[in-house]
Amino acid sequence: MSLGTVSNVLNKPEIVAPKTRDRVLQAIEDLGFIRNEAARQLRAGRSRTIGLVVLDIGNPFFTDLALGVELAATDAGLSVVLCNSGESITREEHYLNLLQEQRSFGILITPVSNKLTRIDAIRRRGTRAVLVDRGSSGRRCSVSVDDITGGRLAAAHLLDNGHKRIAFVGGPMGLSQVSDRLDGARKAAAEAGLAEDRMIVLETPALNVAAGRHAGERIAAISKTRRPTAVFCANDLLALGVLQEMTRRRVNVPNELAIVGYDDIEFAAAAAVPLTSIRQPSSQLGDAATKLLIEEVTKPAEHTHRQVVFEPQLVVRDSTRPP
Amino acid sequence: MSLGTVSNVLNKPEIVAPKTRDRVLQAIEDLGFIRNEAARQLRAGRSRTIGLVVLDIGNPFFTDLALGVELAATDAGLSVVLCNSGESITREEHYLNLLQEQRSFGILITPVSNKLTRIDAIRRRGTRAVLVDRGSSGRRCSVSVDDITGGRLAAAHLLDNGHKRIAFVGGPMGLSQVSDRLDGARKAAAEAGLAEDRMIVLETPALNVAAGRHAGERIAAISKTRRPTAVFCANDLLALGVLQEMTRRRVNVPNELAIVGYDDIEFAAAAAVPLTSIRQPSSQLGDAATKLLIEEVTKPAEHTHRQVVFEPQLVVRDSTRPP
DNA sequence: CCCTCGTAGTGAAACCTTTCATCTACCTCG
DNA sequence: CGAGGTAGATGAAAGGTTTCACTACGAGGG
Repeated sequence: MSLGTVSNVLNKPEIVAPKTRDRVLQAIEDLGFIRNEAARQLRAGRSRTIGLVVLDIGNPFFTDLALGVELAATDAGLSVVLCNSGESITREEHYLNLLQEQRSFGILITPVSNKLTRIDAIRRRGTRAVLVDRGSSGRRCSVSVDDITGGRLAAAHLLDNGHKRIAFVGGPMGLSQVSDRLDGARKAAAEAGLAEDRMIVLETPALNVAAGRHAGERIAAISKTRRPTAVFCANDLLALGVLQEMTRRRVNVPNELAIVGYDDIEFAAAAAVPLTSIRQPSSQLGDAATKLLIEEVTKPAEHTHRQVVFEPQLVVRDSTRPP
Repeated sequence: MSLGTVSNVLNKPEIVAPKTRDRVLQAIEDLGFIRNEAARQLRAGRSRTIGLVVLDIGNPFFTDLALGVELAATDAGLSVVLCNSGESITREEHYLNLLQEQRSFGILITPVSNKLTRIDAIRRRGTRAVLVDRGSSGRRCSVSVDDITGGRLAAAHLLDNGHKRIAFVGGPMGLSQVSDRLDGARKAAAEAGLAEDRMIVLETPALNVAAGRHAGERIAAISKTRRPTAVFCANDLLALGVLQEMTRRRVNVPNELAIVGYDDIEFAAAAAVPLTSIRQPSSQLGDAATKLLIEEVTKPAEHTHRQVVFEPQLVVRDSTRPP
């Protein structure tokens, strides 16, 4: 029995005679043989695993996104390694090295930094990469949601409700998601004839609940006459943090402070005061990015870089609803 | 320049002369050499990646656990593949095959089924596995939280508050976490002299928010005189679902229905009515399991199977607090 | 001055799969 | 009955790393 035949049984069963095939399958069963993926990879020069690098695995937005990626990958016979950069450049770097050493099928990444030189270098070395939740110029593929529109929707909603002093909570500003959402909000303010400096910006070190609570403290510390009447948070985790802090201090939401979040995670609707938020098609984002990556890797000839942009959607709930 | 020397520079730099070492490192830099992990694995017979198989990556309990695993793994120079079985035996099976083909360093798994034959078979074939969030007999390593005590704590708390009609919401019963928590609750009821059949059991198909909402509908459908005055949910996602449904139907929590969750996820405290819950040391669970696995794999001689059990802790919040 | 020892580096084998050119045996048709 | 054709099986090479037995060389001791 030749090794080549065994390989054919496993990979192209149709070219081997049925009775030989059965004999081989029987032997595999009897011996408890399990093929060695490392050797396959070595031979193929590329693995069957997609690397997905996200900013924060504790953020349900990214787990939803990962779900979409996983589904699309499994459909194509690929698997997914989930890497959590935790918004740290060092950790992102670490994972990118790892994925290169593993000769990943390709990389889906929400980059920590604005500088994409590192990613371009990787692409030049042969590992394909698609940006997720982050736009790009024509030199790469990307799948994102229009964050400027999202920011504008959020701020316009608050302005429509008569708010004049609006705060933006988010950071670090190096994340384009954050700066784009702020830009959108500023645009809405300008369109409504509001002076630029009327928008207070509270920059946070991260996009999580703890940072939100801290921002909440800072807002509460502002004297009541100058305190903003509404905040727009760069994501729902921040918004939940701000909300928690307001509840603790008995600041009424939405009467004393209206809150808009971003992402519309499942828990936004279940919050102490159900959160108004900007919905993003998170799992579709993952699905589209995965398909783009697979196309780029498997059909490099006919592939042209594309920038898919989804539209965000305002979901109004009690946190901004005037009584 | 021999290949063996290059290998030594990368793996045991101290045994190669400094000037040769620098020459090699320079060449690596110039050529943009990236070592091939597949070849290393093939040679080593084992990969440097731990497989972590969880029930539901959308459940923050498991992302916290994964965080603990990732930290401990990174410390030991290992990486983690996160696999989401989604409580499906088929998908669990699929991932277990994948991890075996990849000759994983080892597997950390919260199994879907009570039957551990599959996992024992894998262990016999040489891939080590540690059970997470799930106890075990002495034949394997496991790291878990005492779910019987947890269930008892939850139910005892409700009984202390004077509740006589208590419902348990959770499922599928095949998950030992669910059945153990129910057993604990029943013990508490028995200790309080409550008849067995006074505990209504609503079995759910999964442990997520949607299943919780559905269970909420079923509870609300019970006539007010016979309706339970309190529910104990097998996890926080279910509890949030029940709570959402009650809010929608204007059933007051905790006055008309008290709710206890389980896991104490971050969002439990931020819920419409902050949830009483049973706290588990989720990331410690991951950390301990990873260390146990590493010991089992790297020091098989001196390793003896251990069953680490953590203690759960009751956290009281408004969802059970009498006004 | 020669022998021994130790350090630094070498080269080949092994890990397991896939691929492809080659070969065999059998069947068909003239 | 023989030539040609084909389906099916074979064997060797390649892929990159690590390991280990081995060599070469220089220094120090007798």
